[in-house]
Order: sequence, then structure tokens, then C-alpha cells
Amino acid sequence: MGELYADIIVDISHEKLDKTFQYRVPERLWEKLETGMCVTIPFGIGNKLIQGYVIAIGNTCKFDPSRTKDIQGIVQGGVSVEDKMIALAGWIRKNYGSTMIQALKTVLPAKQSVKKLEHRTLVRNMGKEEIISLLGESQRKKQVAKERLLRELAEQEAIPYEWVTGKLGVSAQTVKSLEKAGAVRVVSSSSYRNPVKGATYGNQERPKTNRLSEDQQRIVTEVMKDFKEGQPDTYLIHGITGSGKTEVYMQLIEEMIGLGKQAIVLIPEIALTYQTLLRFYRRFGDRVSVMNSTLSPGEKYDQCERAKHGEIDVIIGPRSALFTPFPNLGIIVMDEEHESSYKSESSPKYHARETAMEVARLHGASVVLGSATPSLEAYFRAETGEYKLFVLKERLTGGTLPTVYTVDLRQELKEGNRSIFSRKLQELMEDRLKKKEQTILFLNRRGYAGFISCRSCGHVMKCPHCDVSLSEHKGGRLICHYCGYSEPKPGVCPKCGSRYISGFRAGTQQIEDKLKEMYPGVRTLRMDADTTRTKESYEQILSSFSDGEADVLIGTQMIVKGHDFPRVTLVGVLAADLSLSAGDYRSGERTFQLLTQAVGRAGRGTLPGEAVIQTYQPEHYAVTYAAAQDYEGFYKEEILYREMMGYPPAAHMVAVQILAKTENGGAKLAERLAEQARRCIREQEQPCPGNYSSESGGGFLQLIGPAPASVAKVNDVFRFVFYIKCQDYDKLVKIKDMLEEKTQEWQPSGEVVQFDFDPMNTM
DNA sequence: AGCACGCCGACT
DNA sequence: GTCGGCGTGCTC
Repeated sequence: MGELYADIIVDISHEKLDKTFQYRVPERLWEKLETGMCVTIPFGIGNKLIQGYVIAIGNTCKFDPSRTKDIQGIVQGGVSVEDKMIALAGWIRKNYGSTMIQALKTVLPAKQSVKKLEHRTLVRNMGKEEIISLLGESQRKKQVAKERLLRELAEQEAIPYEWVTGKLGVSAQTVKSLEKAGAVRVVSSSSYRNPVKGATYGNQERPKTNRLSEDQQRIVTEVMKDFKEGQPDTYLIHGITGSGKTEVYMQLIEEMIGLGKQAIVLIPEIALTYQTLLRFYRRFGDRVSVMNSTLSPGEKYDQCERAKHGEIDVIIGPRSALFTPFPNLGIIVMDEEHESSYKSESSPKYHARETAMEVARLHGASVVLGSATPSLEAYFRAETGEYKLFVLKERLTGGTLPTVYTVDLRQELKEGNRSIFSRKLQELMEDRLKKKEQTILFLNRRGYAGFISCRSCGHVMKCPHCDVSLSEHKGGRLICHYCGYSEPKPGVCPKCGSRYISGFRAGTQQIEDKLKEMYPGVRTLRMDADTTRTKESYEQILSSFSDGEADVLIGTQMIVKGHDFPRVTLVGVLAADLSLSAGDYRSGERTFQLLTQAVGRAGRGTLPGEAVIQTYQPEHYAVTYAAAQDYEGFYKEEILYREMMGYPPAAHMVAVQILAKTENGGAKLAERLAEQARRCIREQEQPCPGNYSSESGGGFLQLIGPAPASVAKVNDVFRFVFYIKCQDYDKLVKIKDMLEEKTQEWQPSGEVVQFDFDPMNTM
């Protein structure tokens, strides 16, 4: 065997050193060394021993081999926050597939670009007279640099460090000699700005500590008991909206703070509103901070520094807040755990839920997940005992569950109503307009992209191999984006023979027009991706509707999340099943969640609410269970389907995505990688004769594809994808490792390979 | 960031 | 000549 080399980043934070250095791995470490490890290395002239982190291991030496040094040793059991973050980056890289650099970049936010913002200041340590006498001395000695610095120092008592080394052009050793002479001191100041402005809470708004209900208290007691016994765990709170999950979170956080611990609160980006923040501010004051995407890199860096130095106890933010470097993390709270925004869209495609558990493991912290409609993953793990499950059934705020009517749109068509509004919905809307109560119309537009259904019988064109809907492509062919199967578009419905078979398209605009035509003078507000470019306009629309400035709010997904509208007593779901045909295995789950949330918007105040669900598939279990507000019923049925089809969480799958500059190159690489994977699978399936290694059961592998992705081209980048399914996550990781290696070996030009484990949105 | 090297003026 | 300050460039 040849030699082994490791790429290492050194643990000195300076721009100039923010690159990798290659070291030889001594033979005694060949077996032990792994990416992400902290090692000691001789550095610089004089071979000063410093720490570094292994970013990659390989057998090629890109540097003059005679000048590469050996790694001295592995640093055992890192304790600093940085060590944990590096270890986390290593874990992410291993489990989700990406380069170490990418993983590090997601974990350590904006390291080099903002280092300057940490203001070190030079402070005068003597009287003015002494400085002037020193100044005269250096003038005589023609010590130019010292003179410049002293002159400045005579004027001002303190000078920012960058000015010294920057504008004044004085090097570090000059400063040092002055420091040694006792003329100056170097003080690291920390003037961080709190990104939430105007969150001052006067005395008039006392932090109110609501008394917890018995159920709520039980959760707090148990979580804290486990924690204090050194057995922190993962918990799932299944609680309907208004059952007081937030109160539980706050109480837990308060008790953690009492133990000298810190807390991370994860919230989906869209739900991170001012109101949410204010609740935490009222309770915890300025020891709370936010992380969000609108923060500048500098501000983000400030937040990290504040966290590291123990200036804050609680951070609230979207999935990236997970990487806040708290020295003593006690708890991670993840609200609305089922939200798909917890899965990263860009490589490494980590899921915040799983990553939170790893962060918690590294810190010895607890994880609390909460949702009104838990993800199948979370509930599955709660059922298997991996998570501890708590249920909050009561609505503390009072208010009853709305009455739900399900309308069969096929029946409406048959009886001559071709409007987008069913007769039941029209009747109820008129009633609300008369009573001056508010209505929400929810257009479920998710996944409308090109699927074909029958307006007469509701039949959806599906792939015979994958149980996902086919989508229409130019040229009148229907294609499955899982396996590449295709068939011609039928002229009539294959089930009932109706001519009304087509794609469905309707926008909020058409609905608004129709509404104004039917009810002249109706005041409407429209909210979708088109009308809400910015976050401000989003909040503005919601608050003006809340203030009663409109009778009807029409919108897509975004209107069903969070936000209480006490005066809304009617919710209409137009075409509930649109998301059922989104063409991937999560569509049932997503539909159930959306419908449950939408229905839950009605009757949040004192007035009772009603909801109308219009659908072509009234018998579909996602619709019926949502109408009945029966989560467990839905779960039981859905998990059966996942088990049958081998989809997560019953099994695991990885999507291997190929992004390419040319269609041909992408297709070729996809096929080549898939072939490698197939070979690897065959080897795993047929162990050598005589080898009785008992591979744990249920671990058989299955490859689907490759095929062009459902959005086959984005910005002139062609996208291909294939899937590998397996019960055993580790086997998928192994195949990923192999494919990563092959990709590196082939050095594709113009093609990128990404991995997505248990994907949320299939490509 | 730290360290050595090399340049330059000043002083024994 | 040598000493010491000061800028520059490198560190696998």
C-alpha cells in the first residue's frame, strides 16, 4: 500500500489560514483516523503543535511530498463547542452525503467574512504625558510605526484594532512591544446588536406565567426528570392547535435555564412572525435572540458569539438555528415538527429532526417535538418507542371543533353545477356575508404540476409500477418521474369513458373574479406566492384580514399555517384532492395535514365554525380522516401503505440526483452510477457461498430509475434522478459512500451528484 | 495568527 | 560591522 494523506484545516481563525493543509497519516493511525476528527499537527517553522480538523482523507499528495509532515496524534474527546460543531459536520457529511467543506459551511455560519466584526480595541494604559514622552523617544529613535501609533494614542484613549493594522499600517509586533512596555492594553469588546428592534417590553406587560394544566405539567415533569437523571430523551407532543404546546415549551426552557442550560427553539420559517417572538420576549426578556434568513452575515456571527459567550439563553429560528454554538445546551424544541421546511433543500440535505437528535446527543440535551399533525416519521418512532409520546387533547382556549361537510364534486358536476363553488359552500358563504362573519377559501394547489384526472369520476392516471400519478409532458405523453415509465395520454377516461379528462388549473385570481361576480361588493384579500413577494406583505395581509378589513381571504398553503382569526367561522377547501395527486408517496400525508390545518382555522373564537371540503375523491382516507379530525385513524392507514410499498418511515430511500450541463452527459452519468449501484446491490444480495454472515433481516435493496426529474430542467441545468430503497439506512449510506467515491474517481466535468435521504419532495 | 527573513538606519 | 525596528511572506 502507498501512503495516506489527510486534508486538514488548522484551528487558527484567520482568513489567510482558511484553507486546507495536507499532512501524511502515519501508519499507526490508518485504521483510526476519520473525517471530522480533531488532530494535533506540527505547524509552521518550529513545528509548533496546534490543533486541526480532518476534512478529507485520500492517497494522493497534491503538495511537495518531501515537505509534508506527519499528523502527530488524534485529540480524544473534544469538549469545546467548536469540536462538537466539527463532529456534527462530520456526522452530517456521513449521513446525508456532501463534501466536508459543504457540511462545515452549513454548521459554522460565515466564519471568515465577518471575523473582523469582533472588535478588539487598543486602550491606552498610561497618562497622556507619559505617552507624549514615549512619543518623543520613538521620534528620536526614528521608530516610525511606533511613532504613528503613539501619536494616535495621544489623541484618543482607545483605537479599534483594525485601524491599527489597517489604516495606520502598524504590525502586530509593534503593538506587542508597546504592550510589553505597559503603554497599552488590548481589549476585546463585544458590542453585539440585538436583531429584534423595538421589542421592549415595558412594565405594563408583565411576563405572564400561565398555570399549566395537569396534562401539560405531566410532560414538563417527565422531561425534566429524565434530564436530571442523566437520561435525556426525545419526546413527541401530539397536541391539537390551541392545546397549549407553547406553554409547555416555555416552562421546559425556563427550568432548563434554571439549571444553567440553554435552549434552541426551531420554528418553520413561515411561522416565525413577530407575534411568536414577542411571546418569548415577554417571558425571557433580552436573553432571547432570533436567527433568521434576513439577518446579515455579520449579525448572524454576532448571534453565534453571544451564544458562545453565554450572553443569551434561548435562540429562536428556522432549521439553521440548530447550529447555534451554545456551551451548555439543555433542550431543543421543534415546533410544527411535520413541516417540510425542516428538510434542507440544498446539499447537504439534512433533516433538522434527525440532526437535532445528533446535536442533542453531542450535548446531552433533550429534544421535544410538537405537532398537531405529526409526521409519519415522528409518530412511527413514537410507536416503536424511540420517542416518548405525549398527547394533549383539550383545547385550552375553549372553542369547539368545526362541523365539516365533504362535498363530492363529481356529484355536483352530474347535477349540473359546473362552478368552482359547490352549492353547500355557496349557501354557507352567503350566510356568512349576511352575518358579517369571515370566510377563508383555501386553494390546495400543491403539486398541480401536470397531473391528469377525470372530472367525471375522479380517476387519476397513475404509474402501474410506482403508485404515483403520471404527469403530462409535451407531445401528449404521460411520464412517471420515479421509474421513467411512460404511456400516451388517453382521449377518454379509462375508468368511466368520460371525455372530461384533463389537467386541473385554477388560480386564486380566477376564484377572486368569480367571487366578485357572484357577490358584488364583497371585500376580498388574496394571498399566494404571487401577491406576497416579501415577508412584510405576508404579515400585512394577515393582519388586515384579522382586523376585519375583508370578508373573504383567498389563498394557498400559506394561509393555513399558524395565525388565529377569531372571526372566521367558515373555511372552504376547493379541490382538496389536488395535493393527493402530487406524484409522490407523501401526498396523502401532506393532504391530510393541509386539510386538518385548514379545517382547524374555522371556529377559533367563541363562534362555532363550519368547514366545507370539496373533492373528487371523497372516499380517500386522507379526506375522510381529515374531515373527522382523526389523526390516529389516518396514521394507521397511511403507515400500512408505506409498509406495503417500502416507503419511509417503514423503510428508507435515497434519491441520487444528477445535475448536468448537457442532457446527454447527465443521462450517461445517471446510467453509469445506477449501474454501479445495481452491481453493489447484487453483491449485497448474494453473499459469497459458504459465508453465513447473518445479515439482519429485511435489508433487501431495490433500485428504481434512472429517469429525468419531474422538473427536468432548471436554469439550463438538466436533472436526472434514481432511487434506492432499503429497510436498513446504513446500507444506503454504504452505497452512497461507494457512489461518492466513484464520482470522485471519474471527475465528471459539468455534472454534480447530490444525495437526498428520505426525500420530502421527490424530484 | 505567529514566526523568520531581509532590509534599512543608528550606534559601539 | 552589528543591533534592533519594521515590512513581507509563508505556514502542508
